Amino acid sequence: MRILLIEDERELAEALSAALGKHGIVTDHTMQLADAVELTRQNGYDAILLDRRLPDGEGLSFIPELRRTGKDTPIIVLTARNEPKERIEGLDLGADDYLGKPFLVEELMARLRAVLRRSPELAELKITAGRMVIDPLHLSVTVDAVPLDLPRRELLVLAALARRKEKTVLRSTLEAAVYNYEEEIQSNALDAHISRLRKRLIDAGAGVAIHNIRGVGYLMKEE
Amino acid sequence: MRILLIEDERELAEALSAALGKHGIVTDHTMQLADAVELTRQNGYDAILLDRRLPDGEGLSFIPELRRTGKDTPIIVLTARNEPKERIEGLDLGADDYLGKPFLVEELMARLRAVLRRSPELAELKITAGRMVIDPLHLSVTVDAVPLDLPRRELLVLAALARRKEKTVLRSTLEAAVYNYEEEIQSNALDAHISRLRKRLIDAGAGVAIHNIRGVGYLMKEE
DNA sequence: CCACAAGAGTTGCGGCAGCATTGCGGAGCT
DNA sequence: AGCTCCGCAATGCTGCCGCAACTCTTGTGG
Repeated sequence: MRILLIEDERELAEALSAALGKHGIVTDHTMQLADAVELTRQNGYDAILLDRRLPDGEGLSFIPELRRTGKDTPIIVLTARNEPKERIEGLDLGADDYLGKPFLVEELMARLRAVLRRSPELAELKITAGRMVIDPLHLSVTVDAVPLDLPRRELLVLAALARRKEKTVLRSTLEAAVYNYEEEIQSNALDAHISRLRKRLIDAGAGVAIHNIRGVGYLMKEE
Repeated sequence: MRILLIEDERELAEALSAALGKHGIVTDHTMQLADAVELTRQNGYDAILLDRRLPDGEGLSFIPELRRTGKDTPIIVLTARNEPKERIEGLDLGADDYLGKPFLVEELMARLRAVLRRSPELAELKITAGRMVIDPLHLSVTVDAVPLDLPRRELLVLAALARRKEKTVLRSTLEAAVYNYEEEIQSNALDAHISRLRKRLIDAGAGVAIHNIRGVGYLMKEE
């Protein structure tokens, strides 16, 4: 799960990013509208959190701009401008939800879940692979209904592979599923995750195997 | 157990909230209809207590509004308008019960229990886990039929975990089960509850264990 | 078919974030 | 007053995970 946060208050952005991270959500952050379109073009987010007052303009203007590129990514507007009239304005422009500041992170999470539930692409609320069932929204994995607890990062790798099982997943795609562009890694951390994950999957009898496609990425196969 | 109280008399609201709290019910409170729909969307209450005379309108109008969103949460109307004709009006609009002010808290509790008993979602009137039987409506726990008395908050944590035994429960879900949105906690109070609860469960030989899922939440397993 | 290089796999280490435990003191109940 | 509950914070502990060293695998060219 990956979202884009468009917000110019650095402190709020960092707090949000940390909080979302604990729910297994990877957050990319930009402070400017100018970058936002570019980012959505490259990355394909599951949702977008949008501030209204931004240094380079009114955030709402981003909504039609995004829709024009054919994307219907859910958008939640976060703003201090919370009069009924302003809410209506935002929703009519195509926002999926509208949340006044200040807000509780838990409220945001709940709304995010609600919005994603409606989104058809993520009807994969449960992913099954081999004997596993993965619930990425609640961060849980079971093997034959027995819960299997995995470290967060390994779980993210697993989910990314299982979501596209039987297909190769680019190495870069996997990295994107686990790290945002601020957390750079300069080692084989991903390989290490894969290695440890494989071991755990065997121990648990998960009924899947992770194959390597040299120079390209990885591939999950059911057995 | 979590309910929403829609009531504009602050004093009554606080008294009720306190009284319900002693019965292990977490109460969210709003004085306005305007917020109520919003709150139900995020929180999924087990029941709603509704006043008729509210600053922004007739409380009853909330009932069809809620039903239209597909929720059939039980609603109890609390009001000074207690003529037979008014009662009928309320019930016909879809309220599950109608209680004239003033009333005894005990009567309210009894009606609440009655209403909840009918609710299919809470057919889990008794939760069993290991050697325990938990009755969240009457706030009791027994181990092999021997009563075990637990502090209120620990009991709430226990019930929340037992209700979803063998599954991970998000940390935030547990917090929501124990605290309403006005009581914020800025410490590891939850961890402390877990710790003390664990000790008591061992002493009592409850036949369950609470495991931690690092960065995610907790998980109750039977032994 | 061998040599070699580059990518992939494995594993121990260490820093650190999140968790567990517990004493303290205020608040509320009897 | 004496009790329990429970939030708070100090302390110690655990395990995640980035890192890097080293080995193993695979593909290529001679």
